[in-house]
Amino acid sequence: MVSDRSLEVLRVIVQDYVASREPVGSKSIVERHGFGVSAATIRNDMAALEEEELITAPHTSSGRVPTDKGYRLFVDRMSELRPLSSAQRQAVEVFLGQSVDVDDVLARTVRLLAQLTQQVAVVQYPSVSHARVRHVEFVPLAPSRVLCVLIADFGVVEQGVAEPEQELGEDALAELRAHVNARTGGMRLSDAADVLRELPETLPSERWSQQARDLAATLCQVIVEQIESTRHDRLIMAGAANLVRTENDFSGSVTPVLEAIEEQVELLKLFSEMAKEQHGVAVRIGRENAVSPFSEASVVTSGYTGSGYDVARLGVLGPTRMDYSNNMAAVRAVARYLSRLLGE
Amino acid sequence: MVSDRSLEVLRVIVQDYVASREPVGSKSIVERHGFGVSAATIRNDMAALEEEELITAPHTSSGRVPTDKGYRLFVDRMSELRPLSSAQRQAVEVFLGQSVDVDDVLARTVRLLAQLTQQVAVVQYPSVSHARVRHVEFVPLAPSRVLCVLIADFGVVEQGVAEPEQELGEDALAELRAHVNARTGGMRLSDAADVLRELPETLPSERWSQQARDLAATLCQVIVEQIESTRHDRLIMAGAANLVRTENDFSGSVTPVLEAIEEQVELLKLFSEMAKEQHGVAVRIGRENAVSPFSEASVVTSGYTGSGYDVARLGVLGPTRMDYSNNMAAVRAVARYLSRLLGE
DNA sequence: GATTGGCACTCGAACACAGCGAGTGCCAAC
DNA sequence: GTTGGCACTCGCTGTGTTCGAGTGCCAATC
Repeated sequence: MVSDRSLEVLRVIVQDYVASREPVGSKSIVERHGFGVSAATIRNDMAALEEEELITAPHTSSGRVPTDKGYRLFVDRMSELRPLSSAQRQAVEVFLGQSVDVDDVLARTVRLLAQLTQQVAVVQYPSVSHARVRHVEFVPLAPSRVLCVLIADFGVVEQGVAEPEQELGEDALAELRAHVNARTGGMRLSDAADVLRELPETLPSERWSQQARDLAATLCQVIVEQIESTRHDRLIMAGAANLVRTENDFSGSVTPVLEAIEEQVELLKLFSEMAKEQHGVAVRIGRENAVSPFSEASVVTSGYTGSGYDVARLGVLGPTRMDYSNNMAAVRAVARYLSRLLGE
Repeated sequence: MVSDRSLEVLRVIVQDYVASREPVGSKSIVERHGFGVSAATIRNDMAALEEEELITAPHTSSGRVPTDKGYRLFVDRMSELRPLSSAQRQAVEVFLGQSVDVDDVLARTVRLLAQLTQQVAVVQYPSVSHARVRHVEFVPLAPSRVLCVLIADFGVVEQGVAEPEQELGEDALAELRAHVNARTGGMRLSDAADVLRELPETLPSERWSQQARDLAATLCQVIVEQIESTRHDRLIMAGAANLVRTENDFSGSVTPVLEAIEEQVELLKLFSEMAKEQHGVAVRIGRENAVSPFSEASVVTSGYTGSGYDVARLGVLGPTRMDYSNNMAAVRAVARYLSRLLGE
């Protein structure tokens, strides 16, 4: 049975503990936040909260600390995210304002997020599954050396060199280029790959001997390989120093946590799980992360979009004792800003 | 006056201290490495070494620890780098073997280096100052929208969209493309930018009205901007966890060190200083790094090349108490392997 | 002159112990 | 349901003590 005031008590316990890193006792609660009641009453409430496993005492006789469950309730009860301060908004503008290519935007984004939250920030590269073909270009570099360039949405550019056994004439190359662009332009990359595999067969047989088709197939193959090799899922990280700074909030060392982040695999899994549950801001707290190195950490992520599609996630990771309110707001704001940049 | 044996003593002090992290005393030296002399003799040698400031005693009565100067002498006396073990060589092959684009190669490289050395690894992006123009392409996307693609050595690809006020015909575009490529192909990027700025004026006036030239200038300008905006100097890092693991080797926290690495600026300066002094493997030990957060760390770097030119550096950073021999060997090996990959 | 064994000395690490104080749980009274 | 009182718990901090690895110095030896 948790009364309304008890929930208020939980809230101040979370807030004070996040701020001070010290277990908070009944007395300090009545001192700092003038509830209209005495310390003994607060103690009763705390007993109820402890009964519900929302808080716990690290040592028999010491202040209380929120449990994972307590943080969860706290987060769920945050009805709305406080918007960023104007200084923070300005930082976003300045940081992401002048940007050139996607790599650059993402690099800035992740650093910005780390700075705003004082946590480790992680940005997942946009998935290419929704990216669309904008243009395919074949450029003869030398006889029997053709540069194949694939240009897609979100500034994704891939290139490779084909070395067909024989030279394909300038005219034939132009025709192939036109043909390829006509048939794949605007397609999603994965579909385009399928089309490209079959494409040489669809070239008009009047002008295309079997041999010429084979050469065309060589070129198309290079593009297909580029599509397939497009970095599947990759993360970039920033703010590792922030994690080290919060070292004391982890029972062991932060080393395994950092390693797991750099390893990327588990984190990518986590991101995709979170994407399934919630496409806005989602939070995982402590034990809710089954995987061992993260079970002592909290993760706040949000999906972001490019050209209207959900393309990937970004977020921050830190000790369960983190400023959820601020971090959720920052993650949401940065995700939205990034989405807007990528939408252009 | 340091005798030959004293230098041997220095060597084992370095080795044992690196291995065990504990100050090494005269007794343990004679136990582990059977010099033909007694502990007292070793003590005399140690006194001489201390006189020369090659070693120091953390506390009045405790074993000795190498000073920065001691490590320096040790490193300088390493006549040759022991080659990598076959297992390590194999790791290099496997890691860097199948690679697609430059970003991918560099990402793998930095992780490999971190793994081989158990330190933080850093790779500087290839400088474009030596990169050469391989091809420039103008692709009409729509009336009054032209995609400008610059393809350079080392797989550097930049692209941008120009939106001239009027449409430039397909033929004119082809002539411009041919003209640009003829005049800039093979040039270094910086020179090419200069040429491109003047280029519109060199178009034959028979076929190019002033207006058409202005349009051409718009396109060239996009390419110039790309050249100028090419990510100047950027680093990627891996193995932050390794730095945290060696936390105790730093007097304070490693936080400022990590921050400085992520900040990149100071590290880039350091890299360029080191490049001036030595283009192979270079080592900076502790105080030799004037900049504060690195003055407690050692940095081992090597230049690497692409198409025969020195393009950038890579290396590792760790506590002065590091395995210089192994790290120097690893850095050299990885730099060579990367150079070979980029040379293709 | 270099080397050696002996010896007194230093000083940090580890451990035990006491006192403090913040905080609790419980209970009787309001 | 709330409150003041009270005994109790237990981690933290500071103090002393012991232990031992390691040193510096010196006289004796090769």
